[in-house]
Amino acid sequence: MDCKKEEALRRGPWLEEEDKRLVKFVTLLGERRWDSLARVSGLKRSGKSCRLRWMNYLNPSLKCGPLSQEEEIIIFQLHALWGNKWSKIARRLPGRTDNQIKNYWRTHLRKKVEAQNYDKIIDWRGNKGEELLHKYKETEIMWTRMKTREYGFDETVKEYKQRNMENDKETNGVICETERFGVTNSPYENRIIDWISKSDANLLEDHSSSSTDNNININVGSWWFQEIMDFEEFSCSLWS
DNA sequence: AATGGCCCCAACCGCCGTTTC
DNA sequence: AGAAACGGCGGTTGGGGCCAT
Repeated sequence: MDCKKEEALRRGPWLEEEDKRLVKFVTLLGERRWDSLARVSGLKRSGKSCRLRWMNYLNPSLKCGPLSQEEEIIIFQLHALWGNKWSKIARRLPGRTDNQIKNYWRTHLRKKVEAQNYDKIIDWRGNKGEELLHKYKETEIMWTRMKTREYGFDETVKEYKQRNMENDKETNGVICETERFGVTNSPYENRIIDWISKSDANLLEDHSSSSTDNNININVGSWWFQEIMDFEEFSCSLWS
């Protein structure tokens, strides 16, 4: 009996056809009742497997591309604060998954942490830090809205484009289509990338003169980071 | 060209808290 | 109220790709 059951369920890498089918049924039925969805869809996968595939790969609100230095710093800080609370950290990085952050930590950041202590300092005080905090908050609000049921994804992207056209000609058009879904880079990513490129190019280096190319120094007690912490209550509904 | 080691990340596993019936 | 189903989370694994030898 169990053997039959196991035989019936596929494992391992997902095929393109399976992905398409999963997307179709999630669109139809929503992101819930994964076991039922798996059964109804005819996918020979467990509900858990379907959920994982959607959450970590197919969900159109996920960001593609490598983590930015800014995101890396946030991961550093939050990990110092919360430890291996990957999903909690992921909620602070819209468009990134817990799995993604966990993998990134294990393969990139852990070594850096092992190589040095957290008490080395990037000093974010001054206008640059303030600007960063502002951008962080702004984009987070945006993503909170994107995840809110009352806004359709497409509609919100339009809104985002319009915002950019009005507010910042240079950030307009940073929309990048993915192959499958016609999705954008997240506003968060685009804005941070844009901001970094437009800001003093050496901001990070300036404030971490003691760091090497391979090591980023972090001040866990940065004032702006504390503000982000205070801001948590307000933005905790990011994914809800 | 072959191969061994390493890195990266998608996918799985097992546990536990929450929801549903 | 309690059992079963479901969903979320953190840890682990396996395989593909890259690179040095």
